Amino acid sequence: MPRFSFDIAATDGTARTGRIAMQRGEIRTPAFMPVGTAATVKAMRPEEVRASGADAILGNTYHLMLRPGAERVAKLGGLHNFMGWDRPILTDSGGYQVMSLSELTKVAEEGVAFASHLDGSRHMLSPERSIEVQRLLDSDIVMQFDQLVPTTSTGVEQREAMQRSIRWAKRSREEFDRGGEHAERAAIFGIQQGALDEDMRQASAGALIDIGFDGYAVGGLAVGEGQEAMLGCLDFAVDMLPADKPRYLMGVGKPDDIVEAVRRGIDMFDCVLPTRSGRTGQAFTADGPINMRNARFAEDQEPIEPGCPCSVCTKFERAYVHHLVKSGEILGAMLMTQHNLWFYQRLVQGLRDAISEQRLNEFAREFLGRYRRA
RNA sequence: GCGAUCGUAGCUCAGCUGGUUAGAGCAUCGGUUUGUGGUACCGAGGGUCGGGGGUUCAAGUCCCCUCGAUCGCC
Repeated sequence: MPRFSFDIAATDGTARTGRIAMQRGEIRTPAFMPVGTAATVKAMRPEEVRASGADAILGNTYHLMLRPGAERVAKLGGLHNFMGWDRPILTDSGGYQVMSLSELTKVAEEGVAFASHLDGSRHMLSPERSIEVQRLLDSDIVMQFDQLVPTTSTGVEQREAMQRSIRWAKRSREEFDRGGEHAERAAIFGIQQGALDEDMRQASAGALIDIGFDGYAVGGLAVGEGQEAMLGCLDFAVDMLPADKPRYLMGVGKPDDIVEAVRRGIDMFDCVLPTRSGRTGQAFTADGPINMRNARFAEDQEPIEPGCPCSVCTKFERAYVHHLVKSGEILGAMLMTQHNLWFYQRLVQGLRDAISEQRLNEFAREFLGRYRRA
């Protein structure tokens, strides 16, 4: 088995479909990776995640290093063994969480000192430590440690964070290469930063390519800038990344974001929306998202999404799911999450098929027309 | 039957010695959530202050009657 390979089977415009082959399995692209932050795709058993069509999931350096601890996971045989998922796992480096979750962060060239959101305990995350944690987890796709800044930051702050992310990318790559056996079976991705600025995106991409990575992520988007701005950025940012490597848009997104990003050449996605929304009452359907808490579903005997082949829609009615969600029942979160994961996987399968058959534009027009009509 | 305490939003209650348009939490109705804190946040509707009478410039608040609840005592 190869350590890591990416084969493009077909293209349609700037969109591509293909597969990433790794020792723990292959990832069909465009791919959607459900988020399993704390060694669990919340409310789902691993076999249910797999049954939805997911080829890989995302795990999280920040959360797992705080609890249960990376060394403990390593002692227990690695993250795959620990959580019962034997296919590829991509691990986020913690750069995003340090910005979004922890308090009292102090960013220096060495790394980031922060206080845990769980108990306030003090920790340090550097490129070296982030990669080490990901190695202890036995991650398949390791992400470089990067620095994000809020959308409200100034151009100077954005540039400094982008340049620091480049230096951290180099250190991440070097630490990864020191990983011995792990480096021989895992892959590492760099992360392009630069906010919405074309020159900064170019500088970031160029530097990452010089360092050399197995895949390249577009980072720092979907953080409040709005869809129009994000797509405008992708219009120039994606093409700066090597065409023969996977391109991963981090943290995105809504179904229509994914369709638009695939059209612009993105191959991989992760997002909390299908799982988090599942827990908070929002269900995705071809006719747009619906809030299952709404009173209009109280006696609705249709499935969540008419025509959906998932095991939730073939068995349960909206009225029942509405009741479960409103009652805060655990099963409500489970059923909603399962449906949403199926919806996302059916979407990327539809995109893969459409690209293979050179009809992506029709697919996109049809999907978006129906999805956004709501 | 007598005495005490209490009746304010669907529920639990706050409204100091009378003083703008009677509030809160929960519930209800709706919205937001993009490299996850089973969350959090935003907005809306909802009241003859148990009922009646009186005092006063002004009553949820004071007085009288009445209805109801809870507790205690014959």
